[in-house]
Amino acid sequence: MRITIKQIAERSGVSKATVSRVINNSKPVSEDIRKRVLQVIEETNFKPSSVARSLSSQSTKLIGVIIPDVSNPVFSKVINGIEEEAHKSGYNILLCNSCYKEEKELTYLDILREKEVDGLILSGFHSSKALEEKLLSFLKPIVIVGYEDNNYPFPIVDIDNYQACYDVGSYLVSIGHEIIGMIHGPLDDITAGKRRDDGFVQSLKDHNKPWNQKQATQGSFKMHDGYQGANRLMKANPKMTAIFCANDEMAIGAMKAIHDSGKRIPEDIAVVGFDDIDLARIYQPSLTTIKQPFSDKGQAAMKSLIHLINGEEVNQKIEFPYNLIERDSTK
Amino acid sequence: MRITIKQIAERSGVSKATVSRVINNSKPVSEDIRKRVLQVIEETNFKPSSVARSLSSQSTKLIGVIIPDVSNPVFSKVINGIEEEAHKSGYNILLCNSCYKEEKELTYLDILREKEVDGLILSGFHSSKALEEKLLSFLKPIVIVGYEDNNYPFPIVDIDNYQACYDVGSYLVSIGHEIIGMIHGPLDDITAGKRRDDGFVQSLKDHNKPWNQKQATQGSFKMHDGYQGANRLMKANPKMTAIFCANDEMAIGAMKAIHDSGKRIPEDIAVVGFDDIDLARIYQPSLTTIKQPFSDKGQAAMKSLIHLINGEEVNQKIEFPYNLIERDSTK
DNA sequence: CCTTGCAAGGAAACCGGTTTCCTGGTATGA
DNA sequence: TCATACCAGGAAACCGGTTTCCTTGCAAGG
Repeated sequence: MRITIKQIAERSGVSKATVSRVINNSKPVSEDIRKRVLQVIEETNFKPSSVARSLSSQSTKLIGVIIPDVSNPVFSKVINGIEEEAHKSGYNILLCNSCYKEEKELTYLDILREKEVDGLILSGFHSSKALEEKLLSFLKPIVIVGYEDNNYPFPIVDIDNYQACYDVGSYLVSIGHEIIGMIHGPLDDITAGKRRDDGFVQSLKDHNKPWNQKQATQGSFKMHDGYQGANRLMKANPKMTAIFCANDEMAIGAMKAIHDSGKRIPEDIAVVGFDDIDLARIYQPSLTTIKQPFSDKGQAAMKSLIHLINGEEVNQKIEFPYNLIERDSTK
Repeated sequence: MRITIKQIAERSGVSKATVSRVINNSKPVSEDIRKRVLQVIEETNFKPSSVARSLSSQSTKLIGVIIPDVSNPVFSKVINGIEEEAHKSGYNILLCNSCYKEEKELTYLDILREKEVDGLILSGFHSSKALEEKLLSFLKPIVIVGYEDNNYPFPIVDIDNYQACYDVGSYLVSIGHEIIGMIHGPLDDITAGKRRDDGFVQSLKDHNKPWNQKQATQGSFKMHDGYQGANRLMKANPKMTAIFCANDEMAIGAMKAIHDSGKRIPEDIAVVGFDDIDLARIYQPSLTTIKQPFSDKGQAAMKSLIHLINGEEVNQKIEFPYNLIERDSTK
């Protein structure tokens, strides 16, 4: 049986109220009583139930975090940042893995509302009417990580995906490429698919490089999509000398396809990825890519969320810097 | 303001008790009243507070999961399995990232006790006196994933690390290696360091292959440790033709070192890893390694935990099969 | 026709804390 | 010396559910 504040009160010969005051320092208590109570707490190894505490204080110190997949480094690193910041401030993380399924996202939103989390961080989700409705009626602060294309009234933490991809275009042109293909992500959902596409295409146009629909193909951010996408692009564009992929996984897949087709990287075809996951550095050839500060993004999101919970104002948009990391896949 | 069961009761013209019965189907309620109540719940979008519910039911449907680092695939895959199984049964995960710090493990144990989680899963932790004490007085069911070397009275889910490493030794001998080095993990803590070492060494001895202290070196499971370890081993054992690393990350580091020293893999030195993380398959050369079913381990741990929570008996040890995956780093 | 049994639903206690409100005792000022 | 202010500490209400226990109304049986 759990030890309760009532038992502590009895053993110390005081009231529940006094014990509560000692624990929380919420009202002065005479020194000898305080000592006596602390002694009993120590002896009994008493820990106040935060369930009971939450009920009366109306705050659970719980943060819901909804992501598609913890084992994807893009998201687990965000979680690292969230956890670090949350722990500092006494918040805990309720982890919700949606497995990229909209249904599970929706279920988790209901669960988190029942659990009365103090706030919510979302990263990577399907932007649907049903989801929007649930978010708008969630009644607790919400922060979004890495998803610019929306009109939600929630603060967003991200890099400038458009500009980053624009820079990739400029970079590839600057090192002499003329015909460049792109494997983009799904344009309708999850982490800035469309803005990456737009920035890159605009860049090529601004540099007066050819852009044709057959230079683009779509994948779902998986290695396999990159493999198949690269094969399609090579077939459709014999003179293509570079491929930009909307994330590193697809870029690795593309490199495999290029290698398998007997071409050299970067001499025949250069490749650029996006995210800078560990693999980008380790793979051979190492991958030129855009480095994002995932953990910092998580940390910033959590900081903003805490401010919101405390009723303070925060910036509606927090933009982090990115870097183009030049590696062997382009030089 | 949150909608409460009291408001639902008033709006439906019944008592709180009746509303509770409708929600939980805990006692028969006449059809017309049930309909009326459900209608009001629907209209108001009412969700019962699980904080209040937990207080009276003495069950939070929360599971604490303590791991060192979510962004390490070895642990995030275990979490995937845990989450999948937990979600099915209506449990949620409180994620605790210990950052490999004992202090944080201990703090989290206190927090989880206050939060009144229904159970606890641990994977990768420091086995200290203080931790043991807290675990033994935790009062809620506990399951451990991937740590054989302990005397805790908690069920353990793992593969047979000893036998797996024994098999690696036999395999390397069978393909003709005579002098084989090993980069092992810390022998005192976290995920089966010692048993991997023991199994491998015993295997070499049983096959009458030389084993000398200079054939072994230690790392902390990081790529960098593998790099340095391989360099030490190559210097100390000029005739060594294979290296076994206690995990894949160190194996990748070792391969880098071998490559940098101008030697070929596997012609000059073969390498075997342990875990089969994604990188093992993707890296070039691809890495021969022991494949562990991380997600299955997490799932099994969660299943056992639920049984324990329900007061049922479970096996004290659940052992999963492993596979030796032969890839380019040895053939 | 009266008693018994049963089922539906309400009142109130309970879970374990926090907080308000009140009391009684002491110090302060007139 | 008496009225006032202040302080520590207790009793009780409260947070929002669940559950026990009791009441009431109706049907069945003797």
